[in-house]
Amino acid sequence: MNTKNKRPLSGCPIDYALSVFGDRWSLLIIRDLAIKGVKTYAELLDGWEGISTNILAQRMRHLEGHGIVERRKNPDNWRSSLYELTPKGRDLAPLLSEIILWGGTYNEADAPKSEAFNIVQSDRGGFERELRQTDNTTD
Amino acid sequence: MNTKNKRPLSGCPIDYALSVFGDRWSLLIIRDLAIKGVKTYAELLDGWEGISTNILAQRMRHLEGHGIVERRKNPDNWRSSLYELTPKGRDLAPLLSEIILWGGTYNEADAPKSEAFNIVQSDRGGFERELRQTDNTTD
DNA sequence: CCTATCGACTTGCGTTATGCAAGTTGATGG
DNA sequence: CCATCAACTTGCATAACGCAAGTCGATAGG
Repeated sequence: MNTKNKRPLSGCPIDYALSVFGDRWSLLIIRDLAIKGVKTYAELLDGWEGISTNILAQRMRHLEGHGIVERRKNPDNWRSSLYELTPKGRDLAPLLSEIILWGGTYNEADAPKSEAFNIVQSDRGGFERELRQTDNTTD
Repeated sequence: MNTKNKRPLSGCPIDYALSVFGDRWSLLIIRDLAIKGVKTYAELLDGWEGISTNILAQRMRHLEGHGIVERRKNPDNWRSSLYELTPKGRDLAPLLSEIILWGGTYNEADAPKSEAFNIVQSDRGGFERELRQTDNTTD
């Protein structure tokens, strides 16, 4: 994940992209923020996959440093921060679609296709448009 | 990267996809195979990014185990193996396009946009069609 | 006041992954 | 019969990750 950027990047866009989110967790965090719109640290913590808190903290710092997420104070709760995707982060929507389509096609573990797969397959444009909106807290 | 699949997968297609190629190297290997069509171990080794041989070996085993790449003997050289993408691997073409577009848009390190970015941007369909062909050794 | 609590972390420590260098294997060319 | 080449494996050091527990500061309850 190149937090310390040990290896110089090659200049290839893929190499750059992987230096930003090429690890086991970043895209899952981005997925959660894309779908939910805005989340607190605690909400991100208890996603299905169960990221541990130290990893989440450093991943959020990394993503914030790369301009993928933004942190701000929660006006309703003094002690809570809110995280949300920046435009740069929201521009990952088509990438998320493709991953969902590919993963949904080839993952045999869950016989019944995931909801995400069905949504993206039936209305990819709508899915991406929704993800691009800042206030898609349909929850 | 979940080689040992320590954590059970969530069923989310993204989680599955990341269990297959969610690390710093897999997509770079897949990129090289997609663009070059077929490569030997040695050719993969001296890509621009400089993967180390032990990592390459275990990544190829992992990708082969997940049905992304196939290994076969080189008919021209008894001691060399040839690696190429399976259909499942070639189906990652649209994902590669999206990564290239995103990475090319936001990577400020290389001011002159990478060739890959220009190609995908001007003719994404052609790019993906080419990647999907088995014998695209235009080299 | 005094203590418990909640949200967002940090710290410690053990395990896994990655990076670097060197060694292995086995057919062939010289 | 020795060096070479392609595709690895092995050893060892560092970085990343996973789990459990601790910190900190404002507030709500007693």
